[in-house]
Amino acid sequence: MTARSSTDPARVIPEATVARLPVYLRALTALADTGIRTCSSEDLATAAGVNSAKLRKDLSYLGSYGTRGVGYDVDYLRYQIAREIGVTQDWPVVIVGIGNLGHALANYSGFRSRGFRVVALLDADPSLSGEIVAGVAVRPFDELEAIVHDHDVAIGVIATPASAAQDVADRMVAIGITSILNFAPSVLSVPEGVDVRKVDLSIELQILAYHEQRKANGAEAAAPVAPVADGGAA
Amino acid sequence: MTARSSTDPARVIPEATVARLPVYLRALTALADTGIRTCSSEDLATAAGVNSAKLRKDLSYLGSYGTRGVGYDVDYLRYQIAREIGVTQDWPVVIVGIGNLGHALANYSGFRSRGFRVVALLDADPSLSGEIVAGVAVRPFDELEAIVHDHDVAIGVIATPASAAQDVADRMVAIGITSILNFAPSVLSVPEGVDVRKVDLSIELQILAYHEQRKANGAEAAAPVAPVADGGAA
DNA sequence: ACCGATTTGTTCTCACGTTCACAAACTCTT
DNA sequence: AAGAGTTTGTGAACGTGAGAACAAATCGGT
Ligand SMILES: NC(=O)c1ccc[n+]([C@@H]2O[C@H](COP(=O)([O-])OP(=O)(O)OC[C@H]3O[C@@H](n4cnc5c(N)ncnc54)[C@H](O)[C@@H]3O)[C@@H](O)[C@H]2O)c1
Ligand SMILES: NC(=O)c1ccc[n+]([C@@H]2O[C@H](COP(=O)([O-])OP(=O)(O)OC[C@H]3O[C@@H](n4cnc5c(N)ncnc54)[C@H](O)[C@@H]3O)[C@@H](O)[C@H]2O)c1
Repeated sequence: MTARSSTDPARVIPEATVARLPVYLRALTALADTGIRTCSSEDLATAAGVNSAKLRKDLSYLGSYGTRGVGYDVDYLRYQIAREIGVTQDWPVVIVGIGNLGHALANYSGFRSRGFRVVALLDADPSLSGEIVAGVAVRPFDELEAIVHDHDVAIGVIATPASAAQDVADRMVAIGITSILNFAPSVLSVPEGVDVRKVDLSIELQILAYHEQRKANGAEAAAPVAPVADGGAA
Repeated sequence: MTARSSTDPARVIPEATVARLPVYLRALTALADTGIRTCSSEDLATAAGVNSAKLRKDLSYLGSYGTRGVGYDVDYLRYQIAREIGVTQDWPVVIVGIGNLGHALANYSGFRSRGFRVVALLDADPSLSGEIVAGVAVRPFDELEAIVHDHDVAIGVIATPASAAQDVADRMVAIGITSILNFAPSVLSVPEGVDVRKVDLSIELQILAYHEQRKANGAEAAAPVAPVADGGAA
């Protein structure tokens, strides 16, 4: 057993594993909610929609938290994963751009219950200032710096149009935000040490469309031909 | 040059490449909008935020659409990628679950400009029926079958609570939908031949939190300890 | 206290994805 | 028309990830 201690800072968890840990956490929570106290890697893998060997390997990066012949204690493993991810306490988050999507995000209760707390909603449009969304007031974008410093915010969410996204990101980085979740369809450029993840609905749909077309072309030859569709920075 | 014809059905494009083609398409559209007619792999790679060798290899799976010593014709390449993805014509899409998120999605104009047309909004809540969102009326969930058949819909979007997601997916599959974009935080089980992609805000934030914690622990030892946060099927 | 059943943790192998590096192919200038 | 300069397309090396398989460890029954 190489099993590094979970407090060993040299231990490195593969990125693919990191991306699955939240899925396991959610699956464990679902199991716990149905009263299940113990589960095998097979059970958990099924609930999480992955292969059980992959699950066991993923968990082995965290340490040795199971019992051979028995399985995993649901609550214990849940706590270990939550600690590993860093959601045993809440992370303060700011959302910038309170339009269609920003409103939905602000109203999303799953935020709070999964380790995040929306401390501020910011928008450049003065006519939105003062509006209360889900108990939080919309404030002018200028106040970003004060808010970030007051609440020690490390994570920012961008829900502005693509044209404003880079500017907003630059401001966030200048102020000290080091993790950004970007919903705008634009490539952000940020300095070393700042993490950016993007959520892009159109890309997801286009990936589905590609496979859909392939399924269709299994029978028929090729798709009809027409003008190129891509609305740019819409 | 192995360069299979783009109509060769045996040609297979790696999944990782498929996921990047929409990014290239978007970058090309942005370049075209600024009046650029030709670009090198270096230019396009920068605009798309990837390595130029990776870009060239990705494009080589589609065929040989560049000119050595010159680069790529922006409009021509854009068309070829759009054709490959299958967005030279619009795909009809239905959205199920017109709550916070469903409203935002329905109002999202980027849908239409990137190859998708929302043909129906469906919700189980009768009090929503008849409401017009972005020019489309919300209809009862029962009408799914008729709509899917009338418009030959292959792609469905799920924006219901997690507790309803599997049921909705089952209904979609039964009716003939073969691609699903799922915004609910739940693992969907679907038969062979049906593609599911998920968009999960909480997972993205938790991945950011993991890295954020690691950055912080570079200086300090370990994070404080508190109750586990994960609100289940919220 | 032992034995068979069970399930984890890990090793090994293969597949996939990324990046480097360069020959081939093209343009432009003289 | 030839040579210098560019840039593509791709072979090869490398790294990461997935999954099969199994030894080690634990449990329950006798
Ligand atoms: N609505 C969706 O479902 C959806 C889906 C996928 C992606 N997106 C993307 O998310 C982003 C937001 O979409 P939306 O539909 O909410 O747009 P929206 O136009 O409704 O809202 C954008 C908001 O950002 C604010 N804003 C603009 N510039 C700003 C700046 N510099 N600083 C601060 N705030 C600024 C605007 O005042 C507005 O309130 C867009 O980039 C869009 O492409 C939206
Ligand atoms: N709001 C967000 O920003 C956000 C972000 C990430 C994920 N999500 C997820 O997206 C989903 C929707 O979120 P929301 O905030 O819009 O929730 P919501 O409660 O506002 O809306 C859900 C809608 O689904 C409808 N619905 C319920 N059961 C249905 C059924 N069986 N068939 C058809 N319609 C049904 C409800 O009537 C309601 O209108 C949730 O699973 C949520 O976890 C939301």
